Amino acid sequence: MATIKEVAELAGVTPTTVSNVLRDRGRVGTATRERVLNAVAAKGYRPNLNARALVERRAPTLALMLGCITNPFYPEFTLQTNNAARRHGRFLLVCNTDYEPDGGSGFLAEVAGSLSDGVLVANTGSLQVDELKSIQATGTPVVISVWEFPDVDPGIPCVAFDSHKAGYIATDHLLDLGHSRIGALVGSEKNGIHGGRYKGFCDALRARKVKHLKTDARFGTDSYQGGFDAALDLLTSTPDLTAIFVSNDLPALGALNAAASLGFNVPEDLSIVGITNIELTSQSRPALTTVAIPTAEMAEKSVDLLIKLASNDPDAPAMVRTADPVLIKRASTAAPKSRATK
Amino acid sequence: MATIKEVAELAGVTPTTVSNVLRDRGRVGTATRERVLNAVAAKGYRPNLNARALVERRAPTLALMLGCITNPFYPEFTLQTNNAARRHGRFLLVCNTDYEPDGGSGFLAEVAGSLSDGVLVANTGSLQVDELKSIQATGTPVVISVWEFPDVDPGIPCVAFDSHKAGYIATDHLLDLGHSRIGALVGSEKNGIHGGRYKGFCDALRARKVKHLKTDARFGTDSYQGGFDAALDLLTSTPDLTAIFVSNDLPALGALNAAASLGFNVPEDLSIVGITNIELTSQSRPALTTVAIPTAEMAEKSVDLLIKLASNDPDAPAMVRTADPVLIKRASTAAPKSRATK
DNA sequence: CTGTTAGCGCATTCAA
DNA sequence: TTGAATGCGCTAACAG
Repeated sequence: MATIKEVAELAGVTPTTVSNVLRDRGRVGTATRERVLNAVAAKGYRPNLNARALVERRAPTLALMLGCITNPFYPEFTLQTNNAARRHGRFLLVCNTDYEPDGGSGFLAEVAGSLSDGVLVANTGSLQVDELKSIQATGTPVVISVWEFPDVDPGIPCVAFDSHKAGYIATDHLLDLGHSRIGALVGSEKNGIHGGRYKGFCDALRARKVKHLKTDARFGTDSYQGGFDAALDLLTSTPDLTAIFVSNDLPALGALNAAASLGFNVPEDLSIVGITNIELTSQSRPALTTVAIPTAEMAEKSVDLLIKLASNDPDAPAMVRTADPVLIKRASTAAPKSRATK
Repeated sequence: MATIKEVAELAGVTPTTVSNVLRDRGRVGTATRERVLNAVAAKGYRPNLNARALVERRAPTLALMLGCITNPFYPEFTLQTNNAARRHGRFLLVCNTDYEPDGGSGFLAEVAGSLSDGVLVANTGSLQVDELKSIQATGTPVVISVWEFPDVDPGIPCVAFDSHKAGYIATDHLLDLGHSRIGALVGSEKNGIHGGRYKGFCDALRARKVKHLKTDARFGTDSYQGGFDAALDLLTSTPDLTAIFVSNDLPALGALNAAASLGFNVPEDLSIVGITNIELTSQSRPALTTVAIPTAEMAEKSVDLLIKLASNDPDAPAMVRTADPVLIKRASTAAPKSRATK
């Protein structure tokens, strides 16, 4: 690689001038500028981003922490984050924490120190907030990109969507269709990451005075297989359900296939609704009704917030709220048969 | 952030000693070592990776170029690549080229110069080989991670799998089941990226003296929707096909749903086989029979090769070949009905 | 075993 | 409008 010095020599100027030309700082005569540009082209010169980062005390990359890029939500989120980062001239360092022996703490510490100008956290699962705070304390800004609880301040700058409302909307949709015996598949502990979504479900039922039996809920893992297994279990033990609320799309897709494998016709025999609106929901058979979360908005706002923090903008908010979730009506929900034939 | 100098002062040693302790270079007394470690902990010190990269003339990151992380193959490949990179102590910079105004060339140039120690290219679609060569010429090693043609040297170090054999195996499977009227959905031009797979298809048919009509093939785009649309078209105009060979899983999944929407029962009325074995193939209904490509192996070997090149290992090969593709028999293929009822 | 010196490639003073 | 000096934080080479 050519260095700035070589280019400067070829152009008959000093490195300072080359640097000024390359960064459009003005203060350079047209003729000189021309000469420099030619020299740059001739040498195929590219500035060394590490050296620049070192002297500017800011890195050109942002780090995105996520559990595993393999979970379909993440690629979509990563793409949006990447694009937002690119708009700010940054690169994105993608950090899978799931396969790190220490759950990602070391990862975080290494990356946060110098490689990246800030850290976006998409998974609050494995990474503890305390850990994030200690990173923050070293001077590297941290933003929680996907925070489910707009009413709870995690103590770290975050972008929050209303998970309670998402659960509520999904459930309201089922109630509107006339369902009254609705099961719930939750991709976490009751008070875990999907706790807000589940609470929205419960509150929607309560608002219509529909009873929710403990036995109609399953708490498990947020995965396709998790949803599949839980649905198998739920539908086997409670076959008279006419609808299932699932706290996330991926397990909802699992539930969809589990239902089919048990001989249920979706949506005739059983309605299923998810949350998130990942791409796959429009590729399933039937396409999955879901409640869309503002993924792109979260990604953008996260990056914006992180950039603000990185530049010590004093009015960087502690929490940014997104637009409300919205129902995406597709083909996996319909009125219950019992009612239609009544 | 604390600097090495501060730590050194606190420990009463020089930066060199701190550096040596942190990198386990030996040459340090136990007592000193202890003092340094304490000072490091006390200050919460983390080495500045940029500074280190600058002086060591090697970056801690590897760049992975791909079209769009949203294509389900990429997350899986990215994960494997990431894990391999981590084993070498590197971080992974993920570069989506699809949304770059220049198709990724600038991206590549910036990243390759200094931010990363080498570039892995998973998409040979948009990026031209010439461009890769010019990057390589600047001294940054480049590896094509997913090369389809083991018999063709792209002129860049690469990891190749036998795409022809993949197509051949998929087709042989259909022939073995007794199909003789087989359609083809190809996710590229005839001589494009999936050309090897298609040639494998043709050669398998020819080997059994089964005729392949031009009208039974469609060349299009490598996407879910592409497969869906092409299958719709193909099945509408040629409903007497009993099987379809699809050059990639994603369009195969589209074809699966297109077939269902036309009232075909898969596999009773129609068999469908794909190539790659992405995770989704086991989550479709029916699960998709496919020919597995050694994704993890390619990722690992790519990283290994890149690392070799980065360290100027003289016996880094120009091409690494992977194990052969292997048939994954699932539920989307069966003997043709006509034959069963004959 | 530990310290000293030098410099990686660049941007930022300040001087001319 | 341009140049010279300085140092970002770290490691390498050598000296002691």
